[in-house]
Amino acid sequence: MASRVPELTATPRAQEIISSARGLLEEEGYDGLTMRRLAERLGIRAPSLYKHLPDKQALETALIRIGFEEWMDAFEQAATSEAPLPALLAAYRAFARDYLHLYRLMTERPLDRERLGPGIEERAAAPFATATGGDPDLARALWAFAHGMTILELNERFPNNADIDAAWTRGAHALVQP
Amino acid sequence: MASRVPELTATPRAQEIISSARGLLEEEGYDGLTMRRLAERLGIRAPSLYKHLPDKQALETALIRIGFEEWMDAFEQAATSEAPLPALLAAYRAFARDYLHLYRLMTERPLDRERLGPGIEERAAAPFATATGGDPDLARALWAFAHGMTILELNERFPNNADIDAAWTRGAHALVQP
DNA sequence: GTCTATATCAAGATAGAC
DNA sequence: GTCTATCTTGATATAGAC
Repeated sequence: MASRVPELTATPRAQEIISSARGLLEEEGYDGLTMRRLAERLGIRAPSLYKHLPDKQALETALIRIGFEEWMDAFEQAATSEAPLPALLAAYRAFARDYLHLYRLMTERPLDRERLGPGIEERAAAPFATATGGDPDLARALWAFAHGMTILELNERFPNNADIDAAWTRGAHALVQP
Repeated sequence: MASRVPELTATPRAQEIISSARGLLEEEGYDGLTMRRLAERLGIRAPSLYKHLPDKQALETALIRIGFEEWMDAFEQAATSEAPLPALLAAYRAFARDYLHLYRLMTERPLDRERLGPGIEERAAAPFATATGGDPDLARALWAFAHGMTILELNERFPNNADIDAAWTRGAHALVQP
């Protein structure tokens, strides 16, 4: 039976390639993630990659899937901590800061559910539902706030003198006060 | 003296081209906005475009600048209405819905301040400051919420049965209650 | 597992004629 | 203002040898 989670059953070499691709993505951004540059980084030629991966889309899907696994690990842990909301928002900021281009890849276009499997957006959003005690509207509002803060900061939309920490705190308190 | 706002002094033909580009962008998305397709849409050949525009970047800059002018018109008007907050958020949703790909072009990457002129991010954010009575942290939190809701909805990150209107209302009330 | 050679496509842009 | 012809670059991907 064929696996639905390719990267988990990928050959060691394929895993090396995916891992290298992740580094390339973070260092060069999405436009820098090309098969040629990836091969160069690995010290081989681009066509050799196709012996390990069917195409570039499979590579991107693997990266996105790994991203969501780490996302869910980090956020589920935060959402079930003693102070779920500050922990969740801190984890959210940290994730986007540490995996900047992966975060973009994961959020800036619709998910390919055919390849990623069903229900991934629900699973990604679940930590927010947990942290807000199961209120789905509030969970969505909180997630939107976190995503918006993240992206607007990343895209340098706030003035240089803006107190971004204060905006995070202000929004978080307003959204989750008792 | 050279103008700092090229599209305002552009020749009529250049304005036609920019206008056509805007239609192409909305119909085909950012990847569809190529010089070849733009020329095709205008019934001419691609090289002819370069008699009217220096390069593609100038075209994108013109589109973004026009977008911000309409953005500011719509949001400033809303921010000074009788019920500024619902009006502003409604205008925000309407703008993104009506100019979907232009909204993405305007928000999904850092602004080119060299070309757009200084202070554009402050001017774009100003309506939120007005609507929140001048509290900058709250204004940023509210903008982040609006942007996050917009993008997550656009990218189909909410489940099919999600009540997106309710999430907007919930977040707006939480952020701007007295 | 990697290589060379190559196919295919499409992008932005320029030169110079009309 | 538009054209044809062309340059340059760089992307994904395949075939088949080693």
